[in-house]
Amino acid sequence: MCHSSPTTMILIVVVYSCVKTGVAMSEWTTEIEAKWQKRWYDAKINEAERDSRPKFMIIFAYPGLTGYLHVGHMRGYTYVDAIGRFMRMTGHNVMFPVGTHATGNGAISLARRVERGDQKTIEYLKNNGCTDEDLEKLKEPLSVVSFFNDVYIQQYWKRFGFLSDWRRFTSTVHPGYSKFIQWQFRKLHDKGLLFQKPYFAPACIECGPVAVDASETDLSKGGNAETTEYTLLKFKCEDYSLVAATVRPETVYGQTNFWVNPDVEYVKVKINDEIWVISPQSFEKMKLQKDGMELMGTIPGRELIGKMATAPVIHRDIPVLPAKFCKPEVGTGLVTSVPSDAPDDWMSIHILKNNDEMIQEYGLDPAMVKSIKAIPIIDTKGYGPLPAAELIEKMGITEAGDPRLDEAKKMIYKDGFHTGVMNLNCGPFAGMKVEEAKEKMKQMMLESGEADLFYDLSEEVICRCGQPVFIKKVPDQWFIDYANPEVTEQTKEHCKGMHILPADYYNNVQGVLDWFRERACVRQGNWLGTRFPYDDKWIIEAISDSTLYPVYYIISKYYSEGVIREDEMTEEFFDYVLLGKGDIKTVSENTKVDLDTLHNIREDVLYWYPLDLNLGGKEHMTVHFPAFLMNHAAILPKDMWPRGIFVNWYVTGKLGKISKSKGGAEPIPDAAGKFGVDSLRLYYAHIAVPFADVAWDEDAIVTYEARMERILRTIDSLKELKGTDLKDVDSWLISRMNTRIDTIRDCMYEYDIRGMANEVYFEALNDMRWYMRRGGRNKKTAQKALEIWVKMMAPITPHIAEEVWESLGHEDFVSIADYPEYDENDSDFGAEIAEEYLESVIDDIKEIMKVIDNQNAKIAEENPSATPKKPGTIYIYTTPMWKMKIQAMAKDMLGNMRLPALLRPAAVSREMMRSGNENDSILETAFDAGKKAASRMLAIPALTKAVMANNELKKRGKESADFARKLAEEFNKKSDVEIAKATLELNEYDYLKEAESFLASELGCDVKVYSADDSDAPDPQNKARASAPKRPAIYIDLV
RNA sequence: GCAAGGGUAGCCAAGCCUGGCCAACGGCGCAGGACUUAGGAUCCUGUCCUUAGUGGUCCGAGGGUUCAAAUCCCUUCCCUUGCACCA
Repeated sequence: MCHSSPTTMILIVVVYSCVKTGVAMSEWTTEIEAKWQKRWYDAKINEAERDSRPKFMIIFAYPGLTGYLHVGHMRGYTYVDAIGRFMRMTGHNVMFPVGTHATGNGAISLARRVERGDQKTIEYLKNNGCTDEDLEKLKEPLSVVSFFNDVYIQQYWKRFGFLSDWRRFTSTVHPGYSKFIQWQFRKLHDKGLLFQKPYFAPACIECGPVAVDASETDLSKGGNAETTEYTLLKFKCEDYSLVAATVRPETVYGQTNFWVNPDVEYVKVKINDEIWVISPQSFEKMKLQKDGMELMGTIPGRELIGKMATAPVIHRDIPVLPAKFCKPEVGTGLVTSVPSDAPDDWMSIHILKNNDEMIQEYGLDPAMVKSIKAIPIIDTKGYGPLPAAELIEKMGITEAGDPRLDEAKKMIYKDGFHTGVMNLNCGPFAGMKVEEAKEKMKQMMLESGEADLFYDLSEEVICRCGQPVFIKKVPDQWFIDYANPEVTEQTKEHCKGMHILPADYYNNVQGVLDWFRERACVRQGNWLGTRFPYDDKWIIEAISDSTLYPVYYIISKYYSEGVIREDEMTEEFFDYVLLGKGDIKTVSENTKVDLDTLHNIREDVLYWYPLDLNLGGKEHMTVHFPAFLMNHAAILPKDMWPRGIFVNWYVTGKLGKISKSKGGAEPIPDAAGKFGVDSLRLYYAHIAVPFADVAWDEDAIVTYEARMERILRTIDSLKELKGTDLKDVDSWLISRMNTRIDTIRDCMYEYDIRGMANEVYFEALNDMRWYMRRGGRNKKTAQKALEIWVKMMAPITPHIAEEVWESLGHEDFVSIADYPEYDENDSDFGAEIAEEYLESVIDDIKEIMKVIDNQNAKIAEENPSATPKKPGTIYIYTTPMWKMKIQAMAKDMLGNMRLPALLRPAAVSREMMRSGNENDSILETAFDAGKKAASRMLAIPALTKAVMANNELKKRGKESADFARKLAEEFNKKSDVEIAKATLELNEYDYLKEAESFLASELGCDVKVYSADDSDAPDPQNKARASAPKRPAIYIDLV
C-alpha cells in the first residue's frame, strides 16, 4: 500500500494475522521477496542441469546495454519467468538463461557523455540511483558494460525473483561469446552466405560510419533523416555537362527547359573523361561516393543562363533559364524542368513568361521563353493532363516561394507514382505504370551513360562530434545473404510447424521472410563487438551477432565457471559440440579440452536444444526474429531449429513510448519497493493481452496490489474454517477448482498468461468467496481448495505463494511443487449447474425487486406522501413434473441431433465462399445435408407429436403443446446435452428448499419455496403456472 | 511509401480465429447500502432505455451472407506500430 496512514496499519495488523503481523503491505512484501529469493537461489532451484525429465528452454531477447531499463521492459521478462515457472511445475526441466547485448556504441556513447559531464545524462543516471562513485567508473565503455550487467541482474531480474540460471549469464563482449560469433560467421561463410559489394552508408567525416536513427545515439542532430537516391541526369552543354539531380527519372519526356540559380557559383568537376557542373555543396558529398573526382574550376550560375543544353533520352536542346528555387545544398543545385508534373517548374515558367524585365535582365529571347509549353506525360487518376498547373490553381498558389508548392509536389508525386500511367508522349514507355517505368527508365539511362546515381540525406545530419554526416561509399562491405532462396524456403517451411504468437505474426512471418534480404553485417568505427574473422578491420554489427546465441547459453556455463578457456574455443571445438563434427579424441587433443567436458557439453547441447521459446518485443518482428530463424536454419541441423516465438507489445508512457534514454517512467527498483514485486508481476500478466500496448498507470497497479491483499484476506478466512459438515457447495467448490485447472492448462498450452491470471486471481477468488457466502465451512474442503489455489498462483506471484504455502504447513517450495492436475473424480457438473441455477434465481428476484423500486419511485414522484411498498415474503414455485417430462422428451429427441460442425449450413456456405467455387460438388452436397439437418433441428412438430402421444400430457392440451414449442425453440438456440442432462438430474425443489435461509439472508426478506405441483401453496397471482425447468415462478408479496 | 495491427457501453479492457447460454468476462470510476467517531479502508448492491423477472436498442460507419453476426465477407472513415547496419 502506497499510502499507509496509522489507521490502515492497524487494520493490516488484523488482516494479516495469519501471514505476518505489524507491518505495512509494501514492507511485508519487500521482506518476503528477499527471503524467498535467497532460499530459492540457495537451494539452486533456478539452476538447470541435464536430467531425465523433458526439458524446456526459454529466453527473452537480451536487452541492449545502453543504460537503465524501465518498468516497461519487465513486462516481457515477467512473461518468460512465469511461463518458465509454470513449465517447471508441470514436470519440465527448465532452462531460463539471461544475458545482455553490449555490441554497438551504446556503452561508448554513454561513457563519452559521462566523461564530458553531459548534464542530462548525469541527471538521468542519478535519478536511477547511480552514485557519484559509480559515475567515475562509467567513463570507460567496458566499465559501463559490467556496471549495467550487474544492475540488470541484481536490480531487475533477481529483484523480480526470476528463476534464471545465473551461471549461464553472458554478455556479447565476453571473450567466449566472441569466439562463438566468429565460429558462426565462419559457418555462414562456408555456406556461401557472406558476400561483399559496395554499399552507401551514412558516415561522419571524422568518426566514420554512424547510425542515423531516431534515438540519435551517434548523432546530435538529424535522426529522422532518410537516404534519398537521386538520379543524376547529364545535359550536354558545350564541353561540359550540366548535371541535374532528380527523384523522378520517369519524367524526362516532359522536360522543357533547365533551371540554374543565377546567384550560385557552381563548380566544374572532372570525373573520368567528363566534366560536370554541379553545386560546390554537392561536390563535397559526391566525392565520398565517387572515385577520382577532380575540381577544375568554378562557373557562376548567371553565366549559364541563356545557353542551350541537350536533354537526356529525348535528345532535344532545351534552354537554361534562371530560377531561385534551386538550392545549392539540395541535389546538385541544378534542376531539370518538367512543368507538367512539377509545381515549382510550372510556377517559375509562368512567372518568367510574365516578367519582361527579368527576360531582359538575363538577355533571353522573349519569343523563346513564351513558346515554352508543358508536355503532358502521365495520366494520373483524378487529374487532367497537366497535374501541376491544375493543383496550383486549385490551391490558389500565385507566388514562387509559396511553401504550399512543396505540398503540391508531394501530392502529385504520390498520386502519380501509385495511379499514374505513362502516356503516348513517352516513347517506348507509353502505357507503362509509373511505378514500373521509373525503374526501367533509370536503368536505361544508367546503361546509356546519360545518368548516374547519387545518394543524399533528406535533412541535415550532424555527428556527436559536431561534423556533418554524409552518405559515403563503402566499396567492400560484407553482407549476410538473407535473400538466399534455399534457406528462406527452409525457414518458411519450418515456421509453419512452430508455435508462434500472436497468430497474426505466425501468418506474417512468411511474408517477412520473403521480404528479408541481404543485410550489411559488419561495420567500422567506434563500436564494441566481435572482430570479423576474415578481416580484422571490421567489427560484427549488432543485429548480426545476436541471432544464434541461445545455443551459446548451454556453453557459457562452462566458460564462466572456468572449465573451458576462450583460447580453447576453436572452430573445431564448436564444430564438435554444436554440430557433432569430428572425433572427440582428436578434438580433445587439438583443443586441450578434456574428454569429459567435451562429452558433457555435447550432451547438453543435444539435450537442451532446440530452443522452445524466444520472447521479444514487437520491434523484433522484422529485425531480430527473421535473422534468428534463418541463422538457425542455415547453420544448425533441422532438429535444432527453434520451436517457438512469442512477441510481446510495449508498456507505454501516458504520452507515448517510454524511452530508455529519455526516461519517463520510474526506476524498476523504486516501483518494486512501492508496489511489491508480485503486484507488479500480476499487473503485467493481467493488465491486457500481451499483444497490445498498455499505458503505464500507477492507479492500475494499486488496484492489483489491492487485489493481492484481498486474496490474502480471503486465504486467511479460509484457513480459519473448522467445520466438518459437507454440503452441496463443498463438492461445488472442488469441482469448480477442478474446472479452473483444466481451463488454466488449456491457457498455458497457448502461453496465454492473461487467461491464466484471470482464472486464478479473479475467477477463483470469486469461487472462494461464494463458497463461504453460501455457508461453506468445511476445513478439508477449504484446505484442498487452498492448496490448489496457492499452487495456481506460484508462476505469477511466487513470493506470496511461497509465504502462504509455508503458512499451510509445507516445508518444500511451492515453486517446484506439481501444478494442480485435472481430476475426473473431483468433477461434479451437477453441482456447478445447481449453483448457477441458484444464482439465476437470485438474479431474477433482484430484477423484480428493481422493478418494484422503480415503481415506488414513480409513485413517490406523483404522491410524495405515499408509503413505498416493500417486499414482504418471496414465494418461489419450482417447475411442475409434467414440464420436466416434456423437457426429458426434448432432450432425448434433440440431444442426439447436434450437428457436426462441418455440416452446419453456415460453415458450409463459408467454405463455398472461401473456395470461390460454388459448383464444388462435395461442398454442395454438404450444404444440402446441412440444410436438411438444420430443418430437423427445428423439430417443433416432432416434439409436439411426441408430447401428444403421452396420455397424461395430452390431457393438458394446448398448455402442453405451447410449452413443447417454447422448449424446442429454446433448445435449438442453445442445445447442450450435458446441461440438459444435469438440469434433469437437479431436484430443484429440494435444492431451493435447502437454500431458503441463504436466499432469505441474501435478499433480506422471507423466502418460501413451493413446488408448482403443490396445490396447497399460496399463490394469489397465479404465478406458479409460469414456472418451467430451471426457471421457477416467483411471486413477491408487497407490504 | 512498404508491411502489420486496432476501433467494444463514462474510462481501461475480454470476446472475434472456431457465428448461437452476448446486454456482451473483469477492473476502474460513479451511485446506494452495511460496518464505522470518521473514512481515500473493507464488504454487499446497482450502473444503455424500458419493464414483475419482459421487450427494445447496442460492439467506428454503411452494405452483404445466415434461421442467427461484436464475431464471417465487401466498402468506407479514423487511430496506432514496425521498416535494416538502430538495439
